[in-house]
Amino acid sequence: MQNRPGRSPRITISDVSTAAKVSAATVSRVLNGTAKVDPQLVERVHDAVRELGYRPNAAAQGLARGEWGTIGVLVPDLANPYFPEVLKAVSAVARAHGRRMMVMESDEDPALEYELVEDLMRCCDGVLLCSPRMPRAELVELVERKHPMVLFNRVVPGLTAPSISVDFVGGMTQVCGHLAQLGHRRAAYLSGPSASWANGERIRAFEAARAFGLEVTVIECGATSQAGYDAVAAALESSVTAVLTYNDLVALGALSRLRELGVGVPEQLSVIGFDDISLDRVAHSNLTTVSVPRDELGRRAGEILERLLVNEYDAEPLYLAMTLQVRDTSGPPAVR
Amino acid sequence: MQNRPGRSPRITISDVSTAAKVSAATVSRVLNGTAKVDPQLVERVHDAVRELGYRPNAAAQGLARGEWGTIGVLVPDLANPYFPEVLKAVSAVARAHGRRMMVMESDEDPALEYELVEDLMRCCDGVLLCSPRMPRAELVELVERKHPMVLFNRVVPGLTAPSISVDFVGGMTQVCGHLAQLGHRRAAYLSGPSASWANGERIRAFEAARAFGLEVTVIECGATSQAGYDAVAAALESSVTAVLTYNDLVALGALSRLRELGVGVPEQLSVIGFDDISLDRVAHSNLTTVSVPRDELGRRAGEILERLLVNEYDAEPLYLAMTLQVRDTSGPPAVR
DNA sequence: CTGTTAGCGCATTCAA
DNA sequence: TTGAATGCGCTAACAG
Repeated sequence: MQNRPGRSPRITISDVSTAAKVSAATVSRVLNGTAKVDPQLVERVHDAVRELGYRPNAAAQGLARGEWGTIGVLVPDLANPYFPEVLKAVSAVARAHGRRMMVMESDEDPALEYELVEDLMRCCDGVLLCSPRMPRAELVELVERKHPMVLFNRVVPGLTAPSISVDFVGGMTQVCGHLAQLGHRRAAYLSGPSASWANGERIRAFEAARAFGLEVTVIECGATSQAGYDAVAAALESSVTAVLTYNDLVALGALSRLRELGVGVPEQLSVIGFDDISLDRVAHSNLTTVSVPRDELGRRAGEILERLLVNEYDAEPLYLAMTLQVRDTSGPPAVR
Repeated sequence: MQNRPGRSPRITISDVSTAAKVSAATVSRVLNGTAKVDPQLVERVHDAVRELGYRPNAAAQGLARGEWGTIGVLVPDLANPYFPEVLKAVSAVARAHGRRMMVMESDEDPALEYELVEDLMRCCDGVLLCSPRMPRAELVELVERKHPMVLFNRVVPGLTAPSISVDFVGGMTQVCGHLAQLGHRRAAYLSGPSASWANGERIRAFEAARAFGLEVTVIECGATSQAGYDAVAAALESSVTAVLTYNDLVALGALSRLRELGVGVPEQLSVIGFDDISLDRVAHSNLTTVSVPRDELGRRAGEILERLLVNEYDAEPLYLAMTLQVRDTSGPPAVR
């Protein structure tokens, strides 16, 4: 940014203005289209800009305009195949509004998460926060900073920040309904991180399921395919005819283990995923699962944030519906 | 950033200085540890900061210091499982140097890529560029901006920017050696995008392989598992005993197809991946492959960039070695 | 050790 | 329409 040995000197707006023989104000006006400028001057400015290779300094612009031209997104884990598609959509919305998207990753670390959000608030017009585990109190603190922020993939009641999420309860309810209709009576759920809001939502669906005659036992597991692989043993012990999972990764892990054990899917055991990540295509597992409209999620989240940035507040939490994808890993229960 | 209806007024350093009854300079010194300050004042400042909830404005800091405190990373596709691990490492290095990492994605679009790099240069101290396809000429243009930048995952001879990459030639050579030692004579290579530098590097290894008695036929394929799935047919036609791939994704796709076709791996056909992405663990395929030291790649890349930022220029391109991972999908050729 | 002063580069008043 | 002046919030150089 400043001159340093070995680096070309910073060209500023005043370099351009001298070269074009106009005032800096005019250069600014030409570049931003803020006001009408004599075509002749416009051309002179453009020429100068091109020849000097001038690029406006974003910090100076930000300071002067009081806007960054940037939105920030914080996700817990970039390696989670759930996010890229969402991020792509957010980015597209941001670009459409002349903003760039900056993404940071908290590495599933709540402390770091807090710090990074603060950081993002210092250098973005608004932030999109995906924070499954941050304690409510901290979330409240953050929201009270009154910095434009939207919560994403989590709904915290009573928070004065818009939120958009997925109807996980509905999704899992569909899964249960599917199984019940196939005739299943007992299933096991390979649970995700217990502190995770999203996991709690999934579990909430099991109450209703009971009313329809499906009993679901919760088994501690985790969020990775390895966890799913390992949890198969416990699931088999419980004499169930179907296994529900926290996400597709877990399901894929379980599937691998079942294949090794020679347990037929879905003849002997139905396995159902959650999220419908495209990894599934890689593994060619044809997993029955429920899908999240990730693209829409990102798009809507971006739009809510943009609206917030022009002071239109979406008070109502938005829940997107999931869609059941019946494929090859679910079927009628084994006859015993 | 500026006052807007519904948002709390921006608290500035001067708010703090009045509250603490010191000068703004002192506040700055306390916050940045730039100079010794009377402990009493230090405390007053800290109190004021806490009570007001003051956060320094990053744009103003950037402008005043001539530094952003941010490094930018551009990757072609966040959905590529290759990157997250690299990004994590880069981020860690950046944090260790008091900088935050900002990542952008070009969506494999060369035009967008160029634009985004320019964007990053406007708001980052330095940029890490992973750009497999950008034409050399544009790369040169970008580099000539004299903005600190390091090329990553690609080496362009004669470019005055440091670069770090992986010894793809060496990696593929190891693969070929492994096969040759097993007794293979003819193999097929499922090629990645032909414009990709990394793909060219892999192919370069086949010349040496010929000297060792292994003939490799290149088959157009792509970079996705679907491409691998589809390319199996062509590979089988060519009467080879082994299939090499552009990356693990392709190999996983091929594996799925081979399983469907009932072709025994490795009894009838050996399949070897490239990159050793962890997805492989998800699919539990136990793929023989060569691994990229992704963590080291990110770390070294970050360090080179940091060094560049303090004007230490690494002229020599750095190549990291790959490691052969012999697992279950490679074996002696089928006896015919 | 501390306060005062002067920019950083730009957008935006206000006059002309 | 255009230019000159002002300020965004902060750090750094300079005095004291």
